Amino acid sequence: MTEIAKAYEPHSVEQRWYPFWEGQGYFKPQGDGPIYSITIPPPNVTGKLHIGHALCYTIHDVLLRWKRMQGYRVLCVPGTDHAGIATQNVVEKELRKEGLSRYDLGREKFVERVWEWVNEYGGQILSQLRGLGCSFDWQRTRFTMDEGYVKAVMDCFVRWWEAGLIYRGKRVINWCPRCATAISDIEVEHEDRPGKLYHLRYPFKDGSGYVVVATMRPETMLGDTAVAVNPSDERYKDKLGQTMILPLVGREIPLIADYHAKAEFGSGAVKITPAHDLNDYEVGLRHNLEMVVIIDEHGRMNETAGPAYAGLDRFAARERILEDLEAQGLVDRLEDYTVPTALCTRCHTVVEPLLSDQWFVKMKELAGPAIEVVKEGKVEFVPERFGRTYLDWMENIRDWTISRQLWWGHRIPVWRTDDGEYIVARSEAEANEKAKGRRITQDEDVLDTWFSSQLWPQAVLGWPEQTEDLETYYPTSVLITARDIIYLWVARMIMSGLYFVNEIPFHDVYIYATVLNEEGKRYSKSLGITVDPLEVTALYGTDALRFALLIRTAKGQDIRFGPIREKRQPQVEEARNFANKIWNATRFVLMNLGEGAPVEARWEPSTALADRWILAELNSTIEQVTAALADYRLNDASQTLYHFFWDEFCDWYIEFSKTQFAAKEETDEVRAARNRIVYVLETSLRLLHPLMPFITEELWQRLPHEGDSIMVAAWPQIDQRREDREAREQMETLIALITKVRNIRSVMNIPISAWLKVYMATSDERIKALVTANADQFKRLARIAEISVTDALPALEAAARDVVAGVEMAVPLAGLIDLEKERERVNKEIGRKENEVKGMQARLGNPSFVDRAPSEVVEQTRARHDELMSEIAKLQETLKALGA
RNA sequence: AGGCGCGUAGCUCAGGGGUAGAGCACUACCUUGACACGGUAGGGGUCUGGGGUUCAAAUCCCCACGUGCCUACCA
Repeated sequence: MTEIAKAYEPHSVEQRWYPFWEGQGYFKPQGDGPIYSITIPPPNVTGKLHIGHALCYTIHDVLLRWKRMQGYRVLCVPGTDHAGIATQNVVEKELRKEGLSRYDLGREKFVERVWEWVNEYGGQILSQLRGLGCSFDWQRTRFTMDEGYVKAVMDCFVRWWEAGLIYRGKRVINWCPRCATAISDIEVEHEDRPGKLYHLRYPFKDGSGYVVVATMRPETMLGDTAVAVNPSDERYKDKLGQTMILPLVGREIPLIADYHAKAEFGSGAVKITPAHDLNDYEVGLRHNLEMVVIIDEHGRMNETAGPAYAGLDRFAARERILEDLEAQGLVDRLEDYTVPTALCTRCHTVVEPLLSDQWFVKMKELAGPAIEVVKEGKVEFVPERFGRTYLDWMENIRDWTISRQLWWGHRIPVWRTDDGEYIVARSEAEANEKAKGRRITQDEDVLDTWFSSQLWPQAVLGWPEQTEDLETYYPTSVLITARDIIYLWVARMIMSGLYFVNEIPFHDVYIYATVLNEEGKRYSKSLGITVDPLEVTALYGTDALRFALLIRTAKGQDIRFGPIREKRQPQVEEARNFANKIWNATRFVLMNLGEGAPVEARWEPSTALADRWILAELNSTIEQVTAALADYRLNDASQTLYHFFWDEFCDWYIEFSKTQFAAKEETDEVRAARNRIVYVLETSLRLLHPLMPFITEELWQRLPHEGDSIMVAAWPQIDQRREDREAREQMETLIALITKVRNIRSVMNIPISAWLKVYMATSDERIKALVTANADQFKRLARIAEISVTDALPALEAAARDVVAGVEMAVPLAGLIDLEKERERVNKEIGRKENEVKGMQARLGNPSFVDRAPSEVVEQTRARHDELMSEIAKLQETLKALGA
């Protein structure tokens, strides 16, 4: 017999099995079963594993391992995203340490520098995923800027251009002055900040007074080209069309009527700055107003703002302008105000709405079919409610700004000829050809990073080539992702998949739980204090982290997950303890396999109660776990296995059959018992493997088994013939009886060394037979020397008495009994039962309950009531005998 | 402002029309030949509040309060 460590030590085990699996080629599609395929959400190349990733990719691995065991031909393609702004920012930060900016290097050198960085650190997160046990096909690893992928992106752009879906337009877009690029609506976050509402006076040209307008951003007044009031606003009826003189600037601006102005707000008049506000821009379009740009791409006032302000930062300009207006008596009043502020998600700089030239994709046409497939259920969201979230957004979709003023990313494949024509081509050579000798220059901008990732499922399988992989594995089975990128990513993949491959990219979209900190808030990089999954696994092992996360992923509900404190993380500790339990149960079995004929993992038919019971329980565990996994209820699967393994298998089955399978002499009986326990254990390990791959492989290899690895062993099957209601009921009774004896011992402080006698009385022959047949186990587990089962209890002095499952029990306690304590115990028992009876009597006494409730329920209630009443009567006799 | 969640034992959370479950923490006993990362027994909850539907509500519906997320927008 080999020596087995007393406690599970995860680290050496984990290091041993991962290379073995990979070396065996198990991560690649095997066999010719039905297809199960996933393309992972590509983490950013800037990414380091955080706890949310750990959950996301663990879920991937659970499903992959499970399907593989079920005989599917499983493929999972991993990869990374070049992550435009995020990566550029990281490299710029590196440069800053050297006292350089990207402009010092120039575009070409800078991009080279980013590539160096990507080559060095880009794969980091993927190798961290190996540590989590992820069984992905690493040889198919892709990057959103690798050679083939670039082709896909170019192809997409060109085809959309040719279809008229891409256009260039002037728009007020969200501009981050720090990143110096346009950002999309969904890359903007909103925050309420304390600020002021400034009421300013705009004088009429004819000297007939002034109009008061309110603004949160007075510096934009330099770009005003009108003041608007609501058409129905009586106050201004006769002033409409009049001209005002814009203070400080002197420009003449009209008073116009537009629904954008709300009569209830302030004075009802609103200043219009078409070039620096989205709504004002639309008002400007409607009224054909001049669009005056006064702020540049770095957030500074430009030349147009006038010599007094040009070059000033927008916030400094605000102060100066206020002073100047104040000096002219044009500040009506200030008001404290909560200012909704738009911030750049990446760097938290205040976003500046800016009028600029950008590339757009028309979304309406693309959205139509993508709405349909979700409505028809061809693409299914789990949990369902996220489907509604998706539809809400899709039905109100706006055009997508795809150009970014960055250097890192897919350069927009548009060239401009000197005479101003746009040439769109898949490569520079093709563009030159199309230019027919004219000089061309490529657009400076790159594409939004989501423009490339929208193609992910098809592109990683080879699209736009019609590859075998694309043919075989597309559409994929499921997309597992976070809810904050349903719009950014999920929706766009559905649209592009339908457009280019004419087929949905995935059947299911499983939105997994968001991992929150202890206060129930999102972990965010800017706030710091995250849990490092690697620190957790270093402390408790990978399987423990996986299990701790999985048992908490209920129906997309958020998970609260605290940091490690004083080298402890209680949630993972619970899972580690479970791993240790699995380890020790197996260790115990292995220590008792004997020396004779080899033991096998084989169920030997048995009529013994515990055997019938554990087989039935195992069977229903298989059923429940399989159903839970199929339904993405990973917490149910985890909980069911936890309960089965610990409470049923360890606490009762092993305890029950201990003496038998651990016997010294090797009879056929003993060997059969060993086969049975190994069978249950080995099956349990297979059920646990998708959740806890390492420990299960290690133990499985040590147990009698067939095959090379648990990873490719078959998923357990249910067998209806193993259902055994009678065994379950009887076991329940037996457990109740044993527990009652233990309870009496415990409450009466009976030392463990005292082997008692117990009398039981019942008229139920089946219970008599049950106790007799299991007398050995009963005695051992309740520490009883002798059991007597009769029709009626004999007269006993100084005994503790109780009644459970209709069985009267008496435990003689001569010399041990404390009458006071026993009275207390019995009284409490009576109280408990009376409490239950009270509710039942109320119901049974209510005619409408008896009439209207289902007869089963009424009968059940009546039966339970009668049983309780007779039990109470018996306990009251006991009490009397105790001299109460 | 709208949408979507959540509010159950001291803590973290399952459950979900027939008067409540787990883990941790707590109390008592136990180093009994797998495991103290363990065993046995126990204490602890009017399931946020108020209405309604029902024979029956923690569970379904409405309202309120608290809390979180998403979206939109606000001179």
